[in-house]
Amino acid sequence: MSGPPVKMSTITELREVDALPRPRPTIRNVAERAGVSKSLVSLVLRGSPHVSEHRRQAVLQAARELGYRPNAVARSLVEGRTHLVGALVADLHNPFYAEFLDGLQESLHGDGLRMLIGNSQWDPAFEDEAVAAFLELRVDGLVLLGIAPTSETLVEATSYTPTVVVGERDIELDGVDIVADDDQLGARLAIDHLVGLGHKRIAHIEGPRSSRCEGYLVAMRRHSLAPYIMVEAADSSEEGGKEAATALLTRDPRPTAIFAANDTVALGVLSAAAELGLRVPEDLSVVGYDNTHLSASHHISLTSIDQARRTMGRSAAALLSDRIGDPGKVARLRQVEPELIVRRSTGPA
Amino acid sequence: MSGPPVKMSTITELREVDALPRPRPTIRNVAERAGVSKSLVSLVLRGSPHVSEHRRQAVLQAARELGYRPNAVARSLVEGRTHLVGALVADLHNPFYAEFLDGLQESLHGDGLRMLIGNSQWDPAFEDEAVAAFLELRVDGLVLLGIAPTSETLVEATSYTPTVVVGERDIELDGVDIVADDDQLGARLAIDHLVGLGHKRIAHIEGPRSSRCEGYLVAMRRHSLAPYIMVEAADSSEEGGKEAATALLTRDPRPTAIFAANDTVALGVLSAAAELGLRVPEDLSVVGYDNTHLSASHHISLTSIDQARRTMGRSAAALLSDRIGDPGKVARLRQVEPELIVRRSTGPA
DNA sequence: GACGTGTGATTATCCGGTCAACTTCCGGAT
DNA sequence: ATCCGGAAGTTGACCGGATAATCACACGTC
Repeated sequence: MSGPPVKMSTITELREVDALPRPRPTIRNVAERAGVSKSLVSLVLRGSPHVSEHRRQAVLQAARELGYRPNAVARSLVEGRTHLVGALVADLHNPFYAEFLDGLQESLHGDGLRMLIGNSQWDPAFEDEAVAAFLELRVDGLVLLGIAPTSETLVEATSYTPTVVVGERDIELDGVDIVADDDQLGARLAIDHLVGLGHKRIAHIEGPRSSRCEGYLVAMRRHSLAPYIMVEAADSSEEGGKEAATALLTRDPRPTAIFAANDTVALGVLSAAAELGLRVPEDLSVVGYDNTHLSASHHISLTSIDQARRTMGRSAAALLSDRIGDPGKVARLRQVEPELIVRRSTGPA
Repeated sequence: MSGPPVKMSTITELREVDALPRPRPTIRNVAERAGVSKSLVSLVLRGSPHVSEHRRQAVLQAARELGYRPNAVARSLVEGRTHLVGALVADLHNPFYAEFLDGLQESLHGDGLRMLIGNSQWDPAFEDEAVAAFLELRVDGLVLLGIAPTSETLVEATSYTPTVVVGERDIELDGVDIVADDDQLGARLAIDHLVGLGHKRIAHIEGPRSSRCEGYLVAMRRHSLAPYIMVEAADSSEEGGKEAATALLTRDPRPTAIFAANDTVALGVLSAAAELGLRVPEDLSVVGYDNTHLSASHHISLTSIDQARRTMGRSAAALLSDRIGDPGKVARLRQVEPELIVRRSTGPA
């Protein structure tokens, strides 16, 4: 019944149950118990001022005694708003998203909005399905993380529901706000740091985000280091990073520093360096990007660029609340400043 | 308006918007356009067999043309079911939860249920609030991850809504199922592995989960290694692990293997070993628990116990669907078998 | 004593669906 | 000719709340 068969395991019955779950009390039950009309209950619960203290207390007490909880489904139906925001994430394992969501939730909460998380597992079919679910739930807003609204379903979604896209910057849709890390600035921070340490032969391993590479090129030129520019492309894996780094480090003269497109690739650089007998940071400085959990570990201690993920979450919340309040606003792009985190993988040239 | 002020960043206006979001079409609009009653639209959409092909096509076409999407809010209200399951997570950063959720979602999906994720950030106030939100949304089921239902709100929740608790095993509530890793078995796998490599002086660093320590004790005795039992307690941090390991490794004779309560603690053990000039695995074998992302990295490569997180997620889904179908079932405890992942931190004694 | 006036409470609708009950129509058995 | 049964559609009640419109009533006011 539920997915593929699970490896068998122990099942123990804990104890008998007698009472079936009771049905939830409704506003009507509260009204009866308090001896008033259901409208009055509604008024009390919504804090209307035109209710006598006497009745107010009676209603509140009845509600308390019954364990009444308002039915958000019914309320949403009549209000035409759910106060729900759907956040669609490509991959929950990525710590970037986890922290972003923390920031998002924190701020949404302040605006009386609730966050639902959907998880697409990088599968476009799941994306569409999750968004369809959000739309049917009539969420008030949508946040897309690592997902570009290209499919028909997604485009439709953005046209009916206020939407903020995070990470993907090449979106051209009416009324869709964008929050992104300022990749170029991040690359510049990395290069400035290395140049400050006296490095000149600074190579770059290019990943999927081309703006990081651009940032590298711009920064190198600004420091008049154009002759030392070295770029090698790699796919975003440790293996890819290792290959690219090996290629770079066997050149003559070899670079004294490598700025990798992201931390995973940087790990590959570290492996390559170890294999070639190069010490980090004495013989080679390495800078990553994303400041993942891994880079923070004592055993790796990788200098990296941190993407102010919480801040991005808060920005997304602000943009979204704003747009929910007034749809039909001009679409905005907010670039958030990243930060350099210096660790033990970088040192003087 | 949204949370604390955000560090400033670039805002760019992308382009003008003309069309305001239109209101969503309702079933009535579809009915009008197709020239039928709204009931018939409902019947078509729900796949009733008693509809002529002619009308069915007319309805489907009208729905398509209008971009109609059924309103789940309205449907839930009348059905008295939302087909929603709320998963409350203490911490999204923990990869355990992320992978568990993958398994959970996968299986729930097969049962026509949708997963909502709430995030309590380890704060009991947030827990209550998130659960309250789930209850008001009238979710059909609840999954609590790393959260024991002790507060009043949570107990109330379990009495109205089918609930599965994950990780915490000491729950005594009617009708609440439990899914947990079989810690004792996991400990046994670790010890068996080490004994198989010829180790005798196997120490344990105890963490918050006492059953892992029990498993260690039982396994050691089973191998008639009771005289070699050494246990040191530590809090669940790299620092704590380092201290405990240092204490163990400066004993004489020192242990040749350490089984740590979890991977974070095991990292501390590695640090301590490095500081004491002990090579891993030549001089010391180390086993962790949880098989976190870190332990898998080439740079660390820690032998660890993997908690079959996806499987646990699937189990939770199965238990929950089951209980949704028939509340008032006997409460069940499902212990899932963990697995040993051998890496480079263990070797012959 | 007739007439506003304002306060506290109720009544009646509505939200967008589902579904039971009812109507209509048609072919076939009696 | 009458009745029955089933298929195809429609009507209308209902889910649990919010809210506009209405109402009952006590309190001044002239």
